[in-house]
Amino acid sequence: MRLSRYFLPVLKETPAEAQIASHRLMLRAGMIRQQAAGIYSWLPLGWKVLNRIETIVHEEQRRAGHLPMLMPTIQPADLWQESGRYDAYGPEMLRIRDRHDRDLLYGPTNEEMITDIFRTHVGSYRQLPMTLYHIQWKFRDEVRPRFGVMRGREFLMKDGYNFDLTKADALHAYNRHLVTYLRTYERMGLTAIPMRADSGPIGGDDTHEFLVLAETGESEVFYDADVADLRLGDRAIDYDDRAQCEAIRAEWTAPYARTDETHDEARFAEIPERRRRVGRGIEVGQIFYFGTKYSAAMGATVLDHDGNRVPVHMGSHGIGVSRLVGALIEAHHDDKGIRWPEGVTPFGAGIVNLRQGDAKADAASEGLYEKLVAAGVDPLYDDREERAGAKFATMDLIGLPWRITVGPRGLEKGVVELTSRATGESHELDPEAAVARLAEVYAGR
RNA sequence: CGGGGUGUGGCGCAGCCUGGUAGCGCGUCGGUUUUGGGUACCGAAGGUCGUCGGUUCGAAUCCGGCCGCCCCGACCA
Repeated sequence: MRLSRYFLPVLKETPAEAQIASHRLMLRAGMIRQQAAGIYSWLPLGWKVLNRIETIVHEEQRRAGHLPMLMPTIQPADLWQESGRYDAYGPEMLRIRDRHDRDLLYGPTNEEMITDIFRTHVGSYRQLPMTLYHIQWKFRDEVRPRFGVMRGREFLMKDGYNFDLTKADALHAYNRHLVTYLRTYERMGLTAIPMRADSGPIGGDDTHEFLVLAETGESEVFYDADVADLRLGDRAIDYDDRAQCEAIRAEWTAPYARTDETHDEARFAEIPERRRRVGRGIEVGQIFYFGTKYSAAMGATVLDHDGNRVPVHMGSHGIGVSRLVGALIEAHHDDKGIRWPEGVTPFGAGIVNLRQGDAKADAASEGLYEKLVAAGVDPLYDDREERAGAKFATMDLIGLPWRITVGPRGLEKGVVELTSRATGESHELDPEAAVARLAEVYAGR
């Protein structure tokens, strides 16, 4: 993308309403625009990041055999009356009425609807196990939206639902989801720790929340330092291997890690003092096993081996996709701006032409741009006739992981400068080597 | 929902107390400057002062209602 053709309304001054770093930076980098309390437009740069996150979530879900689909944002009220949650959910649910006076609602979640779909089309244990998911906008009419997209009223969420014949099968689905979530966050450059949680209004027995450590997090967290060091890395995972999924769950849940809701001071005290950590975290996902709560209430049953009609065991699993954009920035920024991890960056690299209008510099920059596009790096080329300082400041603000600086001084020596946003380190390379380096970084993306 | 703020060009703010031609900085547009970390200069466009009503010869300014937004708390992905 050429910056001269892009829509990137960056702000030099910080809008007054933004209190935390991610909100300020998203507004300043021209990623979002607030339309009402807790409701945002996603401008091209913000949309691109959101899309990257969505793509990673899809890839990791499908890798585990989970089936993508899409349910509507607007739901009929009668499904919720059937489950009993129409009254229970309270004023957080946005209720609407259509021209025929039919009661509708903007979905805050989809358990009822997915259960309805399942019960009308699935009747045999032979079709199990099954996990369906979608990534769709939700609305919860929060009393006090805040922190930009981290606590909006409208938000994008991945929610998935597993249907299993037995509790043991459903617990495998639970473990499998835990593994997919660990991989998903790790690919985004985040350390997200699973913590035992309260089940809240969704209800259920087994549940973990995933928290990204950040000073601005809404929850107080208590954990064993060891858990923050765990990595899946590139280990091969067979999602149908129950023992492997269970072992990974055990590996991540053995060290103590809890939020203030479930914190147990006595158990915490058993951890050696040098490994005890108290901090704050942002919740970016949650997994639940809730048994037959909805299937029994809504008649989602299958025939088992013996011909008995039994309610299916279910779980639901969510990732806050739009919230992750904020959480990522909270975890990765400095005083100049955002520092995107390579996995989620909106553009792979920036090209700064220090002498736009100069024939040699333009030709070199254009050449680099074409080659990086061809190599799949998806560069952003700053081809504006602007001051160098302004160009660098823009690049620092929007936080692309790599920057190539092209200027007359370097070109006399036949080199350009490749700079890492994360470390600030620069290297002079010939242009071909810079392209090769970045092509390697983004290979397979 | 309780408490505290705030609303003036796209953004950040002053003006309000003490009523009398709506201002500053940034950004934007047109020039000059050719710049190696947000240069400088000249010129220009852009505002029903949140909204409705009241007081007044006259309201951004005083009074009242309503609405929006922000912060703290309770609540929540």
